[in-house]
Parts: sequence; C-alpha cells; structure tokens
Amino acid sequence: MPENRDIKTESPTKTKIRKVASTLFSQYGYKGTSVRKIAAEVGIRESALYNHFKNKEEIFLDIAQEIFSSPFHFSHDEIQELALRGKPFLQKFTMHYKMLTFDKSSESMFRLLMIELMQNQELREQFMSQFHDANIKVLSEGFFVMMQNNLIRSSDPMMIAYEFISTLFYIRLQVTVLKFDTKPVNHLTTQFEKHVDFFWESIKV
Amino acid sequence: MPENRDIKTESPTKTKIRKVASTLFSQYGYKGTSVRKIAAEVGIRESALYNHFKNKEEIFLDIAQEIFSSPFHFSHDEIQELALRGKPFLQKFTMHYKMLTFDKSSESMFRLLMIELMQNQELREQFMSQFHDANIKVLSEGFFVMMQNNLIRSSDPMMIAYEFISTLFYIRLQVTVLKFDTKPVNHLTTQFEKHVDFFWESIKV
DNA sequence: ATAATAAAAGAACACTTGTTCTTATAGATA
DNA sequence: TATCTATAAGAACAAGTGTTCTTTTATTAT
Repeated sequence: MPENRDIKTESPTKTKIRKVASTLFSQYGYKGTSVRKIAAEVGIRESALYNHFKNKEEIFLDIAQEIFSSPFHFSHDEIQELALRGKPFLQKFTMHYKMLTFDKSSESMFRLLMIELMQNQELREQFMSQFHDANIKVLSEGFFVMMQNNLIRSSDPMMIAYEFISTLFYIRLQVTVLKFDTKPVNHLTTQFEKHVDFFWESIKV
Repeated sequence: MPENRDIKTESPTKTKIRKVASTLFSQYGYKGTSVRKIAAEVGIRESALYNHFKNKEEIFLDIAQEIFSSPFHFSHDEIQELALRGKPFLQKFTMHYKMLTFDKSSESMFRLLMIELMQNQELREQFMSQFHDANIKVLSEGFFVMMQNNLIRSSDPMMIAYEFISTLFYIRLQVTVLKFDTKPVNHLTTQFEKHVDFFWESIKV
C-alpha cells in the first residue's frame, strides 16, 4: 500500500524513465533535456510521464542523488592498516578511483556533475563536501599515519592529500572529456599508476 | 568603409552587448541565456540587437574566442634561461597561472569554459590543445632542461609536467566554484605557492 | 533643408517548453 | 460481470524561445 522504492514493486516504465533520463541528462544537461525527449525515448507521451514523476525536477533530483552514491568506503581501521604499509594505501585508493573513472554508470554521473556544476548550487556544495572533503579526509588520515611511522617525510597531511587527489581528478576529467567525443584514452589508462609511483617516490623517506 | 574591429570605431552598443552577454553566458551558460535577457540588460529590444550581430551564436562565438586569448607566452629562450635556475621557473609559471585564476575577466571566461565544456565539442578540443597541451609543452620543456643540468631527478618530463599542472588546475577549479557562491577562498590563495614548494622538494636532486 | 544612413522600436512568426486537463484502455479485485 | 485502479493518449494552455519583418527616430553628409 505505501509507496515502495524497491525495484521489484516499481513499474517497469518508471525504471525505464530513470534510465533514459539519466542518459539524456548526462549528455545534454538539465536545460538541454526536454520532458518530451525523455518521453519519446521511453515510448510514451509526455502526459503519461507525469503519472510516474511529479515534474521534470523530480526526475532530475532522483537521478542526481546517484552522483554521490559511490562514496569511498574506507573504515578507520582499514586506513590504519593500509597506511602502515605505505604505498599500498595509495595504490588501493587510486585503484578505487580509477575503477570509478572507467565504470560506465559512474562515468555518466561524473559527466552530469561536470555539466551542472556551474548551474546548480546544491551540486556545487555536494561536490565540495562529497567529492573533495571526503577524499581529503581519507587520504590525510592515511598520510598522517605514514608520518607517525616515519614512512614519508614530515609535512602537512592535508596539503599532501590535496596534492595527491588533484592529479587523480585531473586524469578523470580528461578521460571524461575525451570519451565524450569517443576519442582514445589508452594513453591515460596507466596514468593513475604512474601518478602513484611518482608520488610515492616524492614523499617516501 | 570595411568593417573595423577597433574599439574606437565600434559602436558603444555593440561593446555593451559584448560585455552584458559575456556576464550572462558565463553565469547561465548558452542555453540559459536568452537573446531577450541580453537585450533587456543592454537596454534595447531584441530586434535592435540583430543590427549588431547576425544571431545568438555569433555573439557567443565572439565571446568564446576570448577564453583562450591569454595563452602562456613563454619563449624558448625564456624557458631555457629560467629552467636553468630551477625553482624560479616553476614560480614564474605558477604566478602567471595564479594571476589568471584571480583576474576578473579570466575568471568568468574560465567559468564559461567549465559550463560549456560538456556541451560544446569545439570548446572541448580547444580546452585540450590550448589549456592542456600548451601548458604541458612549456612545462616539459623546462623540466627537460632541468634534468639535463641535473637540477631534478631524472624522469619523463611530460609526466612531471602532467603532475605539476593538474594541481594548478584543481586549485583554479575550486577557486572558481567557491567564488561562484561568493564563498571565501582565503585558504586557497597560498595553495599555489605551497604547491610549488612541495613539488620542488619532490623533484629536486 | 534634404537625403542617406544607422540604430532603435514594435509587432508578429513559427516553434518549443513544462504542465494540466479530460478521456480511453487494460488488468486486477470484488 | 461490474468496479476499481493504474497507466496511457490526446488536446490544449500559457509562457518563452530565436528570428524577421516593417516602421520610426535620430544623426550625419550633401
């Protein structure tokens, strides 16, 4: 009786709307995607679409929340343990980041984020807290442990974290931009590993 | 008689259209800015606007070309000379980058670039060549000289250049995002210098 | 003063936009 | 079988879009 968000109970049409809208929004942005275009691609009339969603914004918000749904899940203990081993901590973190970069779903969500970043304040703040701060937190915690154990040269952990994450982000942005025009990204696939190697050489004591 | 692009001979209205459109485009993007909104802000009717520009796209392209009009002007000799001194090369380059980051005009052009990056293929390609490749070229040339003179540890100059520029870009993006919501950026003003210091410590021999 | 020119206003166009009605259709429930 | 419910279609709306006419106004050159 009460609305259930399980995929099982949800109508197939609503699921399809979500999927179609996700593709269109992450390709043409909010303004560039019309309700009619979504409906047409789903195979129904615009009016029928309103049986599933209140309005256009509700569709967008429904999708947009997925952008930050793949947070970095590193427990305090996990960080401690990995950081004690030094480089493997950076490798694990980077591999996770790389995976998200090349994951089809994460990729289109990242594109959507980039498209709407300068148009949507809510998204901007989420970008800062979820994308930046969250990463800085995990990384600086790891770097702090490394410093305590004399694995890396002493410095400001947050500053080092900033240095580390910025390159990861830059690679991801480049991959996203190039893939948008279906251009080759081969030369960037190993960039993540190169970054870890270079960075570790830079900070290790 | 022939059309002259000097500011002197250009009508004040056309100049104002350029200015107004620039502000609006860099705030709401191409789709988010209507011809009527531009005209209203200028203080004329939409129809009058067409006496100065062929159509909306012409206004946009006129402004968009300014995005990449502040290229890094480092001559071959200048790079050679500075790179021989090591760190000052990075400092000079970074100060230039920092200046562009906080320059009002460059700032709004950068915002426009970010807004339209995922919507405009032309801009995407220009971003890659003008923003990325151009910087990599200058930097890697400098790093190459440094390696030859044993100022920094031997490695791939382009890879080091990539590492260096990515952080600069990330800082710039953050500044732009925060400033959009008129949030403080004090904590980021010294980030550029910190980056140079950290990076130099990382690569110097 | 007169003619020529540039720039403005005003009205209208064809089209797209998000949204809201009413009506039809099918499947499940009673 | 009759009723209810969910979903669909169809038509229409008011508002906004880029653009193009024609007409008016003011300035400049003759």
